[in-house]
Amino acid sequence: MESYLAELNDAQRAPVLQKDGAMIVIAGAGSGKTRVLTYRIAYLMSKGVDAFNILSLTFTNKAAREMKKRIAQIVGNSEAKNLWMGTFHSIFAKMLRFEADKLGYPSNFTIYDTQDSQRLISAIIKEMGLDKDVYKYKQVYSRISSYKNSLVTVKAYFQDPELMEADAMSKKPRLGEIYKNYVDRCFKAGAMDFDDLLLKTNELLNRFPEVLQKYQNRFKYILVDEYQDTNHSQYLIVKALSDKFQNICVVGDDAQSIYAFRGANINNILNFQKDYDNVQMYRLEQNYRSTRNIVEAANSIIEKNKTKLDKVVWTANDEGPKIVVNRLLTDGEEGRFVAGSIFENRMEHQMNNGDFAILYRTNAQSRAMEDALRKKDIPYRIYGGLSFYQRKEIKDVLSYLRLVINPKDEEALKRVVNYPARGIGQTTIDRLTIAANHYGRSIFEVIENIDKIDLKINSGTRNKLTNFANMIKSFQIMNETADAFMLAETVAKKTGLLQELKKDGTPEGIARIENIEELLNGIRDFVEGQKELADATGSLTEFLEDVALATDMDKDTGDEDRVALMTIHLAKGLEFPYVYIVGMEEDLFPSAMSMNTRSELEEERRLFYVALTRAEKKAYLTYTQSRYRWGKLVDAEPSRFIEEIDDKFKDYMIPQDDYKYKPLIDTDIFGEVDKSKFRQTKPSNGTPPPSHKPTDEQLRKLRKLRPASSPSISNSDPSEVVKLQEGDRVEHMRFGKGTVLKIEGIGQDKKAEIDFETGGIKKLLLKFAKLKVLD
DNA sequence: TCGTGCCGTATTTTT
DNA sequence: TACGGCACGA
Repeated sequence: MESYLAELNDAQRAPVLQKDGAMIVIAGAGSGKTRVLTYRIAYLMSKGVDAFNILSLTFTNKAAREMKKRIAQIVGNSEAKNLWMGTFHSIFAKMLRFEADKLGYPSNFTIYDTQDSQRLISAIIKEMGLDKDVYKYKQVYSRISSYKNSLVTVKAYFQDPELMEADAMSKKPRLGEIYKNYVDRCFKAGAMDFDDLLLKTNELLNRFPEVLQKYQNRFKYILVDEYQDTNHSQYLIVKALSDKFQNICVVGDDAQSIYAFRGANINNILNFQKDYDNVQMYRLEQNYRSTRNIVEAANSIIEKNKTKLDKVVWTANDEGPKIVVNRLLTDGEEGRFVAGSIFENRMEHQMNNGDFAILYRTNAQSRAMEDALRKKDIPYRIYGGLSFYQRKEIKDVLSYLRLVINPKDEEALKRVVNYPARGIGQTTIDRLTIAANHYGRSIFEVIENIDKIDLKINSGTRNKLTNFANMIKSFQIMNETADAFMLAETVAKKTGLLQELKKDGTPEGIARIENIEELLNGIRDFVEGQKELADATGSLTEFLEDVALATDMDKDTGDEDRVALMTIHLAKGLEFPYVYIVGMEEDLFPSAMSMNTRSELEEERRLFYVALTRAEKKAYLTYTQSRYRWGKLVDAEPSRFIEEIDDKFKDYMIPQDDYKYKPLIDTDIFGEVDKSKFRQTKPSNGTPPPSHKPTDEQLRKLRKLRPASSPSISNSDPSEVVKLQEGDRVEHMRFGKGTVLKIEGIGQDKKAEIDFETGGIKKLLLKFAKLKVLD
């Protein structure tokens, strides 16, 4: 039974064996903290603690599922079932449903996602007649969100002159009113946004001592993973719940705190020892995941941060290969390099696709990677970005379902009341909204009573509205007997949604139908799966909650073997043998928006630390010299983070001494040319290949092709053919308005044709040359 | 009321 | 580039 303890090292075993009291585990990257958490729970249960009395907060629902599975293997399925394990949001959503009436909410309240919230805020700004260029809905949303996460309620806001002053200073004196209206509207719609799930939990525990006691007594043992990423609101919840027994175990790594932008407070972990009595601190410093090179390189980076706890991560693993740094011309070439490298590594080392990850700072960067992988027929999966449940057609179906559960749900109603089109236009919606605000009711209630209210809505439209309401009501009746799958299927058909897409006929329309079918299958699986769980009934409400709080990471993909593409944020907690960190450029990573203060820059650095420590065997860093941003090709500079890695841990594929040369050739137009002939890679003995300056003759030839005086040679003119020798490097500077092109030597005996066509290279110049191999 | 098409602007990261 | 908002015409 306790043989699992043998699987732990001494440092790991200590926190597992401390049954009671407050403790903090500082766990370096790859040091086995999940294992500690898992075994700690198993150990508690083996010592007679009821699963019912354990609350375990994880960062993703997937992590919770996996941990639960592992625990079930140790203590048995029936025991593990009763564990409360999940994200803050999902655990407390569950609690709030149970206690909703105390807060005046229906137990089947809707959870507004970011899009719902932003649409509502947008509508409110419009209704209030405010200038949308001053009150940008996204800014307003994030402002309100940060208020909520700091427990600044509307009331607290209006009592705090400093906050009001700050908003007035930023030319938004009416932000408080928007906040108030937003909160009122959410309440009237029976909806909570993401932040409400935490805020209202705090409210519940503060206002109702008997509720607090109930849950304090229930959760005798509390464990929190990724504690460095908790925000103030979450901090207070944990504090309140653990106050009575103080059996609290938090695990985290200050070096991996990367969510300050959404309110995470690194001080929660730095100050934990002050918050509880007799706090035991444990450190997990041995890294089992990565090679020594990677671990030490990561250390050399994080050293540059000032705000951190003392900790030395080390490993007994092999040294491993150095980190490969490569510079590419454009993001397109970057993609091709990564795809090619994955292909080679896969062959050479007998790896699977799933052993590779491509990590980037922003979601927009995924496109170039996708294109390259697709061309090479390498299967991949993108995590994050627009999730499945946020797609339009899916949200449409879900909106109908949301209305069935909670007809007051304003955002769902506005979304589908006229989709598919039933002749209910914006004017009608506006009038309904005004009436709803006036009577303090939901729009649905106004529609139900449309004949009793004097609205300037003609009888034809009134009929359409009544029909719509009746349709929703018929679904509600059906929901009493049918399961979620049957209902969803009926909704998709009866509302005309499917038909609308079918008549569309375009490939996109067909893809949308398939998506809806996938959703229906998902609902069916859910209904069947839920029957096995102890604390679930398979109801539509539960499904919608799952969906609202599901992240892309949670969706299991089956067992397909695919390269993973994701942002670094999403990669936290994961590991891969081969990791490619792309877009290592100033202004992109570190992001231009995060370089204003030291703490922002330090968070970017921690982000890089997280990225690098995902790698087990080998890491690649790539950057480009020019990248498409805002639809234009702009200059890029290598990220300072590359430089911050000690030289002895990295290998440049391209000589750094001639960085001023900017080869501008997009390699894919070379067709079948042997790449090794012109893409110079660093030889293994470490000597950089000699660089070649262009000869005058070569320069002359190039200039002749496109004299400075005529910057617009059309691509219908094949121009001339230039002969180049292997190793040739031709540079052509300052024609037109700026640096133009440089050709690195291409293969022996190959002729190249210079083919001018539009495109943008460098910010100064919009025409550039592409090379084509002729024979 | 609805559909189309153009223009202007936006891009950090997510529960 | 890519999407959303807006104006215009049917």
